[in-house]
Amino acid sequence: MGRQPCCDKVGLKRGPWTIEEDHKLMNFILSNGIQCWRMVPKLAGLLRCGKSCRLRWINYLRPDLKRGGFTKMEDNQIIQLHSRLGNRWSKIASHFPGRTDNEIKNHWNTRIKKKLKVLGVDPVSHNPIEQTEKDVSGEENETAQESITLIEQEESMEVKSEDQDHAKSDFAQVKDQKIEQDEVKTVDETDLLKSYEMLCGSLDVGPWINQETNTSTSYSSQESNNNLSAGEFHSIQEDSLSQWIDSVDSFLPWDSFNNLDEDLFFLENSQCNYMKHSVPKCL
DNA sequence: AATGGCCACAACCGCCTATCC
DNA sequence: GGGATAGGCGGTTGTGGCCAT
Repeated sequence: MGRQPCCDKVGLKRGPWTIEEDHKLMNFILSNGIQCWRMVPKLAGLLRCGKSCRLRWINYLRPDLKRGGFTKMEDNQIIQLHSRLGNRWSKIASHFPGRTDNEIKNHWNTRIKKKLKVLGVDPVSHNPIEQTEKDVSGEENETAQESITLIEQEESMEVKSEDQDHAKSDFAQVKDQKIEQDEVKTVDETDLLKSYEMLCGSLDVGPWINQETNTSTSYSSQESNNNLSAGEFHSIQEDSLSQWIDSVDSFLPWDSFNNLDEDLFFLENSQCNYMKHSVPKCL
């Protein structure tokens, strides 16, 4: 006999969450905290299962989520951690405050994995594909470092480094060939991008919350709620969000947004969704 | 303008583990 | 000790947006 389902699925809503549902869930959690996920949808007036509410909160509604693209430094760190930990996404995510395991997993599957393949690196073993095919054993740490070195080398190519006469390892030569094949294009950093990077740096709400609660770098809604009364938690959330909005507002390249009305709507109605809907498409 | 393919990501599914009784 | 349950986790899928034709 298999496991019992987490909830009675009859009459439950599935699929994408609406703004109204987000509001209900967010308001409930900010007001009451999380005691038992199974009870959350009933008490919050949602036709969702507890598991779905939990995922929605963790992956999307948490105020300390860091929105926006991954930096190359983050990419490198993910590669290094993946070489050590494998597909243990939650462990990897614990090194990135404000990032979720789902987000990192998606980023790995859609971007980093492909990037490594293009560069001739096996994303599973972190060995060069040629070596992997020959079943080269061991040296995991070295291969991880090689993956990161590749990314760093790609960065240096993107700024058209003139220092390409240095002696290269076979591995680096393989990578150079791949890059030539794929015609990696130079990316000029625009003022907008710089603004965006500054913005990303200002987005980490976690410390504002953590400094009020504890010094843990790995955020857990349950931990936070266990340490605070609902009122205290709500108050801190509001203060953090207020600081965050002020901070973001001063950096935003407003002219570049696609639909200002829509962005402002999201800002007003679902502050935590702000970055998702407001980041300019050119980024 | 229509459409089909591709891509990114949110959400779901099912298994595993920890905890409770 | 063992069954039931909730939470956590990783794999997979569905869907919407973008882009080329």
